[in-house]
Amino acid sequence: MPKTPDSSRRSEHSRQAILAATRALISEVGYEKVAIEAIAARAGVGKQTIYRWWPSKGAVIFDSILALSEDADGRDLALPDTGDLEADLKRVMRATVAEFADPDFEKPIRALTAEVINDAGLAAQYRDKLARPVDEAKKARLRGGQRAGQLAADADLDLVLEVLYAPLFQRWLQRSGPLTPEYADALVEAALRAFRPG
Amino acid sequence: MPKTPDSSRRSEHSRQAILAATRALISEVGYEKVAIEAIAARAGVGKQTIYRWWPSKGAVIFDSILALSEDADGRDLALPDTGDLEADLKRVMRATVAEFADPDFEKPIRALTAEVINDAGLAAQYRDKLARPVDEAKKARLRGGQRAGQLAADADLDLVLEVLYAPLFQRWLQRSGPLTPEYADALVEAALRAFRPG
Amino acid sequence: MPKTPDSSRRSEHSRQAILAATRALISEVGYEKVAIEAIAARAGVGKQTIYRWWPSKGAVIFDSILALSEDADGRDLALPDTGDLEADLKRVMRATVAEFADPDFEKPIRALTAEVINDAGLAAQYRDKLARPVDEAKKARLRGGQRAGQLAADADLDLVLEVLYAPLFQRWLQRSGPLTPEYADALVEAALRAFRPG
Amino acid sequence: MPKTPDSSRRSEHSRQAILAATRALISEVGYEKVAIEAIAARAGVGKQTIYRWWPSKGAVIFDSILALSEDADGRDLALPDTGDLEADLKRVMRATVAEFADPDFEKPIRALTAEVINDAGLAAQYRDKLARPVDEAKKARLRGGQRAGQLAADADLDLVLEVLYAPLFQRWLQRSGPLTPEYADALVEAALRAFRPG
DNA sequence: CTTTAACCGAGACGGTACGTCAGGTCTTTCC
DNA sequence: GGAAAGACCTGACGTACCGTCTCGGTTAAAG
Repeated sequence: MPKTPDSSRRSEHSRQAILAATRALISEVGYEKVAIEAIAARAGVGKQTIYRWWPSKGAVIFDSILALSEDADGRDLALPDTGDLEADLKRVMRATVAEFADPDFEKPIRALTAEVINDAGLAAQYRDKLARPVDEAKKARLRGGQRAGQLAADADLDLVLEVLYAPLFQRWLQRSGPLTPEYADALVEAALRAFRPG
Repeated sequence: MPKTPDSSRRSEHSRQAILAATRALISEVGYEKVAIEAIAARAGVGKQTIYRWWPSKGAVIFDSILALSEDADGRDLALPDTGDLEADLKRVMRATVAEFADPDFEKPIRALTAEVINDAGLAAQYRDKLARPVDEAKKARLRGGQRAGQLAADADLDLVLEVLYAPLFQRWLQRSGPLTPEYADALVEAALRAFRPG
Repeated sequence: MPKTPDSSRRSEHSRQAILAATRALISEVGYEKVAIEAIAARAGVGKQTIYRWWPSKGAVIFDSILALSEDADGRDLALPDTGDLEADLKRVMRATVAEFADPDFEKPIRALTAEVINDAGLAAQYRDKLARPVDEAKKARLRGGQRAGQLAADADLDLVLEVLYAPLFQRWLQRSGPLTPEYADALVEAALRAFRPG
Repeated sequence: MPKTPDSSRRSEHSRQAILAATRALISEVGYEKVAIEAIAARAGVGKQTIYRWWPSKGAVIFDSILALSEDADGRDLALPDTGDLEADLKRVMRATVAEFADPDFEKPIRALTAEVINDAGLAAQYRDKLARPVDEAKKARLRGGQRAGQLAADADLDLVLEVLYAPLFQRWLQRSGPLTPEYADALVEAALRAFRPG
C-alpha cells in the first residue's frame, strides 16, 4: 500500500509503530472512531509520516490488519489431508467457527469488511493479499477430494467454496444466527451433497 | 428508531423531508460522507430536529433506507409458484442478480450493510424489519416445494436460504466475482442438489 | 417594560415567579449565562409567557432587578438629617461602601450596569425608575445643607452628586482600588471643599 | 492574553487579521453580537486558531481594543504643561469630552467596559495595560501643579484623578447627562477647589 | 569526511462537521 | 383567550479531526 517514493529511507520503526498503534486503537475504540491524529500520537509519530506513506485512513487500517496475516506469511496454509474430505472440511469449518467467536478477532475483521464493502480498491487488495492465498489452499484440498472421487470432478471450486463459506460469513457478519460446530458440520454436508460426484 | 420523547407532537412533514434528504445524499455523495448538517440543510430542518428523534447518524441512514421498503409494505412479497420450484427459484435469483446490478440500489445497500456490520442494534432491526419478512416469503415457497417432493421434507429452510443467497450476497459485497444469470442458475441447482428429497 | 397588550388578563402569579426565578439565576450563574429557557423552567412557566410580556432577555433581567427596589418603593428614601451635612453624608457614603461590599449585591448590579451600558433604552428606564428617585432624595438633603450654609448656594447639585458618587462607583465597577470607610470620608470631605459656600 | 502554547510558531498574520476583524465587527454589529465564527470567517482563519490563542470571546475583544492603543505605544502620553494647571487640565478634559463624542470611539469602549465590569481578570489587565500608563502621565502633571503651589502638596493624586474623571466617565457610560466643554471646565474647577493648597 | 536532501517529530494552520445550547416563533391542549 | 408545554428553525458555541504546511533536528547517501 505504500506510495514508495523511494522507500529506502523509510523508517521501519515508525511503520511498525503506526501499524501497531492502529491495531490497538481499532480494538479500543472501534473502527469508525479511529483517528489519524490518535494513531500519530500513540505511535509517537508526526501526522505527515502517515500521510507520506498511506493515501487514506482506510489504507492504514487495512494495512494494519493485513500486517497481522503477513506475520504468518511463511506459515503453512495447507489444509489437513487425511484422505477423508468430509472429516477434513468439518475440522476446518469448526476451527473457523471458533475463530469467529474470538472477540479479539471481531473488531478488526468487521473493520476490514466495512472498509472493503465501500472501497473497490481495497476490495481488490483484500482479494489478492488475503483471500486468494487462503482460497487457493482450500481449493488444493478440494482438488484432492476430486481425485479421490469424493467431489464431482467438474465442480466449480469457487462455487463450492462460496457455498461452504458464504453462509457462515454472512451469519457472523449480520449476526443472523448462532455459529455452532453443528452448523459447521451441516454446511459441509450440504456442500458435499451439492457437489457429489457422478 | 425514534427516541419518542412524545411523538404525538412530532412533525410528520419534517420526518419525511429528513428521510428523503438522507436518501438523496447517500446516492450523491456516498454513505461515509453523508453529514447531519447537510441532511438538515437539504431537508430545510434544524439539526436539533434530527437529534431529537434519532440517536445517531447511522440510525437516520438506516431509517431512511428502511422507509423505502415500508412504502412497499402492503406489497406482495410472495414468490411466484408455478409448481416448478427450480424454475421459480431461478427466476427469483436472476431477478436478484439484476437488482444488485442496479446502480441506484448499490450505494444505499452498501451503506445499510456497513451500518449493520458495526452496530448490533441496527443489525437486530434490520433482521426484524427487512430480512425476516422477505425470508418468510421465501420459506413459504420452499415449503411448497417440500410438499411437492421437490425439496427434502426435513431440510432446515434457514440453511437452504443461506446456501442460496449468501454466496450471491457475498460476491456482490466483496466484488469477488461476476454476477450473471448463469451464476444464479448454478446456485439454485447446487442448493436443490444439496437438499434433494430422499 | 411589559408590552401590555392588555395586561388585565395577565397572571400576576406568573409575573412574580418569572422575576424571582430570574433573580435567583443571576445570583447563581451570573448575568451572562442566564437563559430564558432556564427562567421559564424554574418559574414553571411557558417560554411564550415570557416573550408575551417582555421584548428581550435584557428586559427581563432589568425588570427583575428593578422589582427589587420597587418592593421598597413605599420605603423612606430620605437621608438622615442631623443638621451636620458632613456627618450625614459620611454616614450615607459609608453605608454605600458597605453595600457595595455585599456579595449578594455584586452580581445583580454588575449585570444591571452591563445592560445599561449597552442599551440606551434601558439606560433611560434605569435613570427614571432607579437613579432619579434616589438622587432626588440626596439632593433634598443637599438643599438642606445649602440653606444651613454648609454648601454653596449656587452649587450645581447634580455635579455635587457626581463628584461624591462617581468616584466610588467607578472604583467598585473597575475594581481600581479598595473601598474603605476612610475612602468614603475622603470623598465627602473633597466634595464639601469643592462646593464650600462663599 | 495568549495562552502561548509555544508562540514561536504563531502566525503573526493571522493574529493581526483576527484583531482587525474583531474591531470591524464590534463597530458593525455591537459588542454583544460579535460571534467567534464571524470573526474567524472575516479574518479568513479557522476557529481553532482563535481558540488556540485566546481563552474566551471577551479576551479577543479585549485584545483587539488593546491593540489599538499599543499601536500608539511610543506616543507621547505627557499632558501639556504651560505652567497653568487649571488651563492645562481644562484643555485635556475638553479633549476627553470631545473624544467621548466620537462615534467610532463609542462602541469599542462600551464593549471594553462591559467586558471589564464582568471579568476581574480582564479588569486587572485593563488597569495595567491601559489605565495605569495614562494615569501616571496625568499624575506627573498634577505633581508639577503641586510643586507650583497650584494643588495641595499632600493631595492624594489617585483621588484627585477620580474626582476629575469619574463623573465624566459615569455620565458618558450611563448617558445621565450632556457632555459639554462647560461641564469639563466645571469639573476641573471643582477638583481644584477641593484640593486647593493650604 | 563533509555536504545536502529526504525523512522525521511536532504542531500551527484553514477548514468541515460534530453534538449541544439557547434564542425566539409557532402549535397543541388544557383550563 | 391566556397559559403550560414543548417542537420547530436558526445560528453560535467549543471540540475533534481532517489534510496541508512549515519548522528544526537527524540521518544516510552522494560527492
